[in-house]
Amino acid sequence: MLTPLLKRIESFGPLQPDEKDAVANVVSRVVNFAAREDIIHEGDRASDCTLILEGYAFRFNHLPDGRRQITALHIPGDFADLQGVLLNSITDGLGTFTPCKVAFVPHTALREITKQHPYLARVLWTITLIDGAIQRQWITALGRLSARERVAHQPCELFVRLKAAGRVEDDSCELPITQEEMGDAFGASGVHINRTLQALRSSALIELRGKRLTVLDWERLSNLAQFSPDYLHLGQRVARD
Amino acid sequence: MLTPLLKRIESFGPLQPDEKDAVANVVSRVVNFAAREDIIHEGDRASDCTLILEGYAFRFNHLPDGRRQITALHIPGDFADLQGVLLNSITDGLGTFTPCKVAFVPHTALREITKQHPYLARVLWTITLIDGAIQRQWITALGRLSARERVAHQPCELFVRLKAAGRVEDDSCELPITQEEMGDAFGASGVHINRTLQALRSSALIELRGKRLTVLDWERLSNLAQFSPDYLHLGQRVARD
DNA sequence: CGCTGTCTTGAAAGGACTCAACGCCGGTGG
DNA sequence: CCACCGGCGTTGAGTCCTTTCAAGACAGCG
Repeated sequence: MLTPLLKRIESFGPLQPDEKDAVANVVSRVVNFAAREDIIHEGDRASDCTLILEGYAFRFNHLPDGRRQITALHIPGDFADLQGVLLNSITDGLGTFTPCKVAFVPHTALREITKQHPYLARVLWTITLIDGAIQRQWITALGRLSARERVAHQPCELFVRLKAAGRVEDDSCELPITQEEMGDAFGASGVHINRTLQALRSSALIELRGKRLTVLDWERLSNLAQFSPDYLHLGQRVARD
Repeated sequence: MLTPLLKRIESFGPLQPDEKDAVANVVSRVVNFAAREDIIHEGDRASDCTLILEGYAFRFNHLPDGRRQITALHIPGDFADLQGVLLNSITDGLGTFTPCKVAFVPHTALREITKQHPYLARVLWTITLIDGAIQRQWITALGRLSARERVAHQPCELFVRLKAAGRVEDDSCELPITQEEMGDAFGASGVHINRTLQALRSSALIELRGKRLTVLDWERLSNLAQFSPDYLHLGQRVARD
């Protein structure tokens, strides 16, 4: 089960035979997690990286007093915690929204690969750089957008990412997140998320039925959210020279 | 003038002779910027990385409607925009608070170095990972802390970073930022920053005189801010194996 | 069928923003 | 040397946004 790792890495550009071999030979374990389960606890010293194969996951931070902030949403194909490869301590946790199938790739294996194959090191670094760009956009959204704009923004981002992953059909995608969880992600209370979603629905911007989100008016939605997909760096290639 | 680059990289661990040579041979230009000047504009396609040698700088994002969010503060010794080395487009800008002396290191040189020296690639990747950890903490602060807690949090972070850089004396450090700018950084209006700072001062937590910040009661300040320095990964070393 | 978690709604309180005005200070030019 | 100017910090009042608390409706599941 290493095809996913290979696929993810090759999305940044074709590999040479020896690089391909190296990636293919990385031993990884595939593990299943239930919904609402922690994959990594804050403060853990993990020995493996997590590649999401199936399901929705999220990174989070707890404040000492218990408040929680979700700092990233992860969809299939995402490397969720490359930090551990080089950093001694992990300062945030990783949890699941839905049942998830994840591949654990040992840090030692990734370190070895990057030592032997500079190009592969670049790919992983690039993933981290893109993660950073997305995080800065979240900072901007949290700091400068109103709750209504924020609640519009994150679906925009998720929608584009899912589309790139081929997981959008008829302008609709899965959104298996409770309103309380959205609150933790978008920096608002659950109750306020509820009211805000209602406003977006009654403006005919989105539809939310069961766990499915349908974008009814992309133009007005992305406008309201001041969303532009540049920061996602979709289609980014990694240079060899 | 490449000592700073060498110094920064060696802070993660000693270099081998050939690595040292490689870093030493990187040609970099040193350029001076005035206060409140843009070093990199959003959307630029820069050809060099920026290493801050002297002065305070910040990364920022503008929303289409003009609102601005500051996404990171940079102090001497910081690499401010490693993104450009591998990403095609730069989605945020870099500006100065004070007059700044910066070293521009060509992307091509950094790419070459990382191709030849896997360990150096790791160091740069590590810097990016730490940046990411700091950004996630900002996300948490913006999403879950009240304005008062946030206004306490950022000085905590800055203070610890400056201390690590040897720029704190008698519990006080430079803070050459207007209240309006703090607003853009902490996700609040300038007026509210003013009132909040007054509250912190009248609680005898901090003192703010001219452009100098003095921490009067670290215990209570960091407590209020729910601050813990783990996420800064100070003293992080980079493994060779 | 009953339970539990989630969504929904209302009312009241608190936090943060905007607008506008004023004082202070350093810098500039006369 | 003084008057003026502009940027920054400070204040007040009113409004809007968001939260909290609490209760009820709803739906999925055992």
